[in-house]
Amino acid sequence: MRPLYLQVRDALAERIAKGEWKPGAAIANEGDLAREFGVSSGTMRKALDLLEGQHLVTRRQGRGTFVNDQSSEDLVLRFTNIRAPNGDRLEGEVRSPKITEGAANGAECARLCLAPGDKVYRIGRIRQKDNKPFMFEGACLPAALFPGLKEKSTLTHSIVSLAQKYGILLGKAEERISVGTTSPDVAAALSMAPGIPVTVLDRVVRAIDGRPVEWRVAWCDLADNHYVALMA
Amino acid sequence: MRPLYLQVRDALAERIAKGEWKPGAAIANEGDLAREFGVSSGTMRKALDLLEGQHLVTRRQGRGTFVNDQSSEDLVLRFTNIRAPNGDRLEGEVRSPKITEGAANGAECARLCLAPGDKVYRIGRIRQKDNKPFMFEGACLPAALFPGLKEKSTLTHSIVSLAQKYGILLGKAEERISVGTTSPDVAAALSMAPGIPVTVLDRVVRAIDGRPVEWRVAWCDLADNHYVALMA
DNA sequence: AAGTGGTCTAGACCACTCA
DNA sequence: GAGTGGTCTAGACCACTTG
Repeated sequence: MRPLYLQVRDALAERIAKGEWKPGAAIANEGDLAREFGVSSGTMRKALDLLEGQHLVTRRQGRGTFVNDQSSEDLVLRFTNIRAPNGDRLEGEVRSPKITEGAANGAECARLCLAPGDKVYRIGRIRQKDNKPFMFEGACLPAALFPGLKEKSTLTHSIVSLAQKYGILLGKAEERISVGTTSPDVAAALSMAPGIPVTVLDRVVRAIDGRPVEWRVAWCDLADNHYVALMA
Repeated sequence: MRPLYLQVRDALAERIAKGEWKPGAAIANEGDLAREFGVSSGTMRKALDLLEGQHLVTRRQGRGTFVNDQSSEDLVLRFTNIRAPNGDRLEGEVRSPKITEGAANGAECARLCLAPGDKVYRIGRIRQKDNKPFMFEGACLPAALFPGLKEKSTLTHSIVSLAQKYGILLGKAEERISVGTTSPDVAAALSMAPGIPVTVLDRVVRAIDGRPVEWRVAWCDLADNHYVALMA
């Protein structure tokens, strides 16, 4: 039997994913929730602790428990590890975004755990700071998770807030960092010469249940900026 | 008042740090420990949960709670984010290690939170795999934390097991990744030409209480290998 | 003063491991 | 079957925030 506190956590998470509880709203207190679900307050507490660890709620003593807004700056920048010289996370502004739809190729199937023939959306964009491009990125998302993404004009450029719009709760991500050389496209996008070494960031973002949600490869020039990784 | 479970956790951690409980040994069961400390089993449990999250103990249902051996492969490689092409963490073999002692310079004082004049040990080493050097690193450690390190022949090349020997419990680390060019020394160590772009890993490892324990700067060639960062 | 989350208790019972 | 950690309960009391 699956532990009760996990079942309760998942039930609560689903309410948040479905928008039944809106971002920023307060949810009922522990006691009431416990009664509603027919569990003890200790069990409900453990479930809420887990939700907080997953960045889904914030609890403040004396005030209450609140649903997190995934489009808040802190959460949006959660997977943005590039930092400006001053140490701030560097999102930059997006230039010339492009989106296309198509069948996933071999690499995409492998990285996103898709079956051959599954549809994906591919997004290309350039990020710049002070009119100076520092990153060219290509993202690939399973079309099944983001129905109608191409047609929507709501295109946000953060996988975090995008996932919130589509009711997907994000979990962990892993990023592979290596060194490559500028292909002609990348060189053009970053105003560099072709064949120059650049840093390649290869990232997979997963949903709370482990399913891959986005595969992104970014080419960037780390001359001015740097990358920060934390280890627990 | 500091929560009881934190006080208990610290008391248990100290026993481990001091070697009162040896790595690999089983410790008393929750009930006995709770009685010994005069707390409820729930509180003792919470303290043990925290210790497990800090990689200090491992608990196995039906068997008991065991003190972790920090020199076990999993824990030693905790801060080793360079990976071989096959995905394994790449520690490599150490070649031509050198250790010196001296007063910390400005940068070292800043990164290690030392006062001017405090002594440090500086260790230089080359790491290679299959006789091919891939990383040149310079580490700097506060001498106060590692008394007599220079004289000891026990020089291990992992900060994790070294800390265990000196009764220091490690907590988090952060690594800054940027791109630099090979200085003459680095070029020689890595058998590369000078002035070539290399990846620079700048890492600070902290103790459980947040004090910096090691500042390491590593220059490496990511042509064959790559770096992996995880995001929660 | 009322309401919230945070701590703490003192159990019971379950799931697992091992002799 | 004995012993362990894992789950779950049903409270009490504390610390904090707000009206």
